[in-house]
Amino acid sequence: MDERATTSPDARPDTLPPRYDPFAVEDRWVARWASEPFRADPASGREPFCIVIPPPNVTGNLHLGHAFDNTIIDTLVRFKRMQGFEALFQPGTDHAGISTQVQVERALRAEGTDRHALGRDAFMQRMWAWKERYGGIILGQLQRLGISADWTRTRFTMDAGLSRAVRRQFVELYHRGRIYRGERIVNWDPESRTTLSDLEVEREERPGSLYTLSYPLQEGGGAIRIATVRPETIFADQAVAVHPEDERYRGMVGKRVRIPLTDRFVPVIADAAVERDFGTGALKITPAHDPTDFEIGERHGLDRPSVISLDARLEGELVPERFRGMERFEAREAVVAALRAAGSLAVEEAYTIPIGVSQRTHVPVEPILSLQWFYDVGPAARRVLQALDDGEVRILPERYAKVNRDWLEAIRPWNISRQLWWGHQIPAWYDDEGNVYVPDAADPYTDPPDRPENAGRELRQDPDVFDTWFSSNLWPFSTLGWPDEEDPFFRAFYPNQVLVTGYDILFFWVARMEMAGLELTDRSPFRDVLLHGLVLDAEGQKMSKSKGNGIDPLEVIDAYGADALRFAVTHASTGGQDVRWDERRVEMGRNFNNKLWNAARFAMMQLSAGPEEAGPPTRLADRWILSRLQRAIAAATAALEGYDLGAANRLLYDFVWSEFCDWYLEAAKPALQAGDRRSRFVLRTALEAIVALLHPMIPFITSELYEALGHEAQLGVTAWPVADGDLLDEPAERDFETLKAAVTAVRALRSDADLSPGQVVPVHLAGDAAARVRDEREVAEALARARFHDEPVEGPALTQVAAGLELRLPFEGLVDEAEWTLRQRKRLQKLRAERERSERKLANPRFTDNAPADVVTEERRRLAEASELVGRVEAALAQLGAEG
RNA sequence: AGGCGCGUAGCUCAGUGGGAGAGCGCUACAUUGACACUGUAGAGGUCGGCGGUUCAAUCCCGCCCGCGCCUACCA
Repeated sequence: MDERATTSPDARPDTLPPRYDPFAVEDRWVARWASEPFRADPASGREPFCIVIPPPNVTGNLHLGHAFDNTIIDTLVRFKRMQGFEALFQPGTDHAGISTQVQVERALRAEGTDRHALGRDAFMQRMWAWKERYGGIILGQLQRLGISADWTRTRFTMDAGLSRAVRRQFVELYHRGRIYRGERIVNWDPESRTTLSDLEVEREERPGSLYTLSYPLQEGGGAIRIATVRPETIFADQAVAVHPEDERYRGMVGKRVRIPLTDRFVPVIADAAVERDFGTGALKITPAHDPTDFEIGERHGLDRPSVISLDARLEGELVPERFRGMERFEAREAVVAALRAAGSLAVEEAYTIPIGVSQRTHVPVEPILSLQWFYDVGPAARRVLQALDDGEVRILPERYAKVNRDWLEAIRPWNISRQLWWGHQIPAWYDDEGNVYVPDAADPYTDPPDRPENAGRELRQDPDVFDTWFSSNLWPFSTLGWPDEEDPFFRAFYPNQVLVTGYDILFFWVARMEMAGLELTDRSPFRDVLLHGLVLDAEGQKMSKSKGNGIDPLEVIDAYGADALRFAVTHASTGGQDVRWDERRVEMGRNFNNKLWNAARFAMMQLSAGPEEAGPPTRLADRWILSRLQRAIAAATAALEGYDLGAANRLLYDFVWSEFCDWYLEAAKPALQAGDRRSRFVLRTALEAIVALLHPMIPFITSELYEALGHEAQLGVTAWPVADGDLLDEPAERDFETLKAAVTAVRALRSDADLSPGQVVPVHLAGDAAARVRDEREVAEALARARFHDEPVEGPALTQVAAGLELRLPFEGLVDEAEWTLRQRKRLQKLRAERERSERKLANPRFTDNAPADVVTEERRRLAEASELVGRVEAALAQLGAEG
């Protein structure tokens, strides 16, 4: 064996305070990781491991969602880096179109101006100034979480390179025919005055009324009744539709009816989209103000006049003058009143109206007919479905794969143009005749882009910008240099290995990245998608700005330290479940860090007392902890490789606190105090492994301790522990379990006898396993504060039993006999029940015939043990003259 | 309307086809050398309900009840 005497490390027991103070420690490492970031080298030849940050909004403030993403990502990245992967945590931010522009517009309004007064160029300068000022703040906040991003590679979705990527996407897909311009019903947000994609519209239910209106027939008298929740739109009606097989209206199809309050007549048409069972079974058709009506109108060649302005007011020749200019909801009241007065309102009933509201402004969205850019994502979606089938991409937890699939299968064209200024201006130009000019695929690399060739006509660029998600969908490759496919980072780190984010942006972001990656790079942008749950408040409500129930992670960090927060996040990160915020988890982390700190402090005191000697462990406690350590290493590694951070957290917590601190450190004290060099070596080995295993989850304290243990290199770049099968020691584990049982039994006796903790008590030790305890007499007696002897106790004694052990403490009148016998009787009851159950089970041939042999053997062992314990407890009670 | 998730100790949550666990809280005891952000010993659960499969169900299946979320063009 190599008798290497380790040089005494620079342990500083006097400088480590007994209570761990995370703040100074974390500040120091934050500064270090900012100035010397963990840089990834695409030329290292090591296996790559890359995760991109879900880019936070430039104006955003840190919230717990960010803390979740980034803690999970950083834990995985640090783990992989320690395992020897070339790990890249790619950071950056998102321009976040609407939300950022809204903030700056609000600031302008406070100055008494607006963007139109400023003009587009000046406004954009203001936007960029805002971005420069606030854009880095959130990344600085993330640095306090201790994430090991490569800060030299920070990207922004509106950087020149990433903007070129967006133009490349548009131009490429335009020329493939996937992107087109057309007039369709779109979601209009009258507040932010832009269109929205379907995903940006949230469904709500609001109390309202369902009105039954009477439309008189042009000839022959009579009327047809239709049901509507939007009577104010009747002026744009182009038809009344019924189901083609609806007997009630068979005779009416083809006739004309008059729209109430007007002199206009429209035809009754038949269309299968009409639901016979709803309302009257007849539907007014307003192609410009309802998506279904639009489709029916297309099928029947109807006109599509509009009567609602972009301000959501009634407008146009079709609207009777008295209603023109009225806001839509006021107009509804007024029109209903007029209809009632005209006798056209047949029924009004209370009705819950499903309504679409803007995700951003919460204002009801107005469906309007508008000329916009659309992306036909159907073919891309089918490629994603194929990639899912082929296993090219995995979505975890698996249940989300089905949700993702359902959404992709029912996907509809994506409206990608926005009437904003902050964003990527659409690289499409128009001449006076409305012809569209889009650059050739090779062109859009200049910045700003050159306008396309034209036949001497004046060209005007589309003033609109793209949906924010039309740039973030490129993030996994645009940050790595794409469209330059020769960029060494793109070559080395694309596709990414994992993507981590909350399930709430599965459709917004994940599915769209999948589509973009497959369409533009022919590959899934990542192998695994790891979705985590949302953070809920203590009442189980979703945290949101508007509800004001959010928790600021910086306040948590200020109170408990970032490691404590990271501990809480990893602890709670299991199976994609939502996480109800509970500060007690952070306290748990803080307490654990303190425990670790003090264990290390104790260890360093021991290590500073003298040299260590490498070699096989001889003492039971040393053999035991090394064996247990191998199991912990294997289990933690497996948990992290399976992305189960919660399991890794809990098993390491238990190992460190319940085994390393509670038993090993206590049991090792006699040897350490006797100056055993090999025990010192085991102590260092175990502590350093623990510090390494915990590092991905709690990097600050572990880095600090590793340095305090005398290491020059950063813990984050040292090797992940590997389990050594030769150190597994089952006899040591069995013997140590017996020792624990003996010690626990004596402690229970002491507690029953109400003895003072300092008092060393004589205990009679008997039973088959007693010899194992006697072999470790020194340790066992120290832990139990007892003196074991073999002479039987005369007279009454307190008795504790464990498998193979019986411990007896002379009664000496110290004990509350009644309470003790009560407790023993209770125990006896349980033991007898166990014995009986085992007997019954073993007497059942169906059990012994069908159950696996090892289960039956185990049951026999249990029966024997229960019988033994019943006998011993009965005897102990009998000795006191008490009956079972 | 469909889909998904959840229901385990007072609270917040792990967990497994073969005698239920953690943290906090609670009770009692302990305060000069690793740690009171601590230690030791305890108390405390018909694992939402009813059926089924199985030698065996908290775990698998079905139905029901309660809570939450997501999708959807019945005006």
